[in-house]
Amino acid sequence: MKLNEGIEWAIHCLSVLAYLPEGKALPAKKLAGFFDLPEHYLAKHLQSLSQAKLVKSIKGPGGGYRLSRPAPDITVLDIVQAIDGKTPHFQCTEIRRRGPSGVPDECYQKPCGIARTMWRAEKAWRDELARVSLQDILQIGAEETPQLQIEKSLDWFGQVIQ
Amino acid sequence: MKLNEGIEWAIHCLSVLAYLPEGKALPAKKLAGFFDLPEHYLAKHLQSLSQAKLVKSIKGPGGGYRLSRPAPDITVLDIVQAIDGKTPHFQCTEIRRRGPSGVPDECYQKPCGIARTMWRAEKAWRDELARVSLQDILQIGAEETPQLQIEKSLDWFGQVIQ
DNA sequence: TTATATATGGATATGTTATATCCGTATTAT
DNA sequence: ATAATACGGATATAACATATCCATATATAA
Repeated sequence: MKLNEGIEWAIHCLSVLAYLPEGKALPAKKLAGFFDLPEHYLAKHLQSLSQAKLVKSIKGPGGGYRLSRPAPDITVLDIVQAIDGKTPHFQCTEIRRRGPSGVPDECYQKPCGIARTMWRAEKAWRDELARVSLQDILQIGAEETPQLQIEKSLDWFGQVIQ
Repeated sequence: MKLNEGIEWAIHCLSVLAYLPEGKALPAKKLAGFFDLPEHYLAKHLQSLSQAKLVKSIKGPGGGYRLSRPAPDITVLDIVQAIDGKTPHFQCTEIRRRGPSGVPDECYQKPCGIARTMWRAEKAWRDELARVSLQDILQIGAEETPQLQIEKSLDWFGQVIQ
């Protein structure tokens, strides 16, 4: 199993949007340029983020995307679920009901214990992701991003935002 | 993202193998019949379980599979990783290094903070799965399986094991 | 010794999802 | 009006999951 690559893109992109000056927006094309990502496909993911209300989209010249709420109020889980959906990764196909030993559906009162076990682990995963905010991600970046990259990013911002 | 359906099959199949009398083995064909699963594809998964040393395979007539160690010593994580591998679900493609603000590789000292966050969540998931043994799964089954299904299963066992 | 039942590994086919692009339309700033 | 942008639908391609088949090795039993 592999997680959607768009998750990585989305978290990085939201991190960039977090540094936008008040009242500004960044179009998909510019964001794609910043990370050298395929523009149209990134646009799809940005639409998902928009539908999940993590970003606000603004049409027309000068438009683009900006965060719809402050970075401390966006969790990594929010971002992951916006891109990847909320469907559990483990899907119980109820094989316990199949074959010669299966019994009619109404005999089963609870979800299968195996499914419950898998879902409990997924909850632990989600809880861990919900514990980290976009602000936390920014903080880590501020501490660990190479100085040269910070300077280059500031340059880029200066040129892109008028 | 969806988890491999073989995980569900594998946990159920190992649960059945746990009830095998000492010295007996159950061939793939019989296991597939018990759950009405595609025989050849299940065989592939059983091979994975065999390579992971969760089951012992015995060739020839009267052969098949049996657990290679007692149910309390097999965790659900063991089973999941046997089927799905140990590669992390989140794969960092280092997009931080790309685009106009990227800097040379040697400037990055640690893995990206975003990847570390995702991996920490995966660890929470694995820890939760490692906490549950096959014995625990059997226990849940013993408590929750409908009585009629238990009887049918015993019938089936009686016919299949000579 | 022969026939049979089993696992194994490789090759291949098919189906589903992820990745990527393109286009027409709606919206909005200038 | 024009240009820049987001949006949704359609489509193409690539990767991966699902499924089958076959040839081979191995072990049992007659």
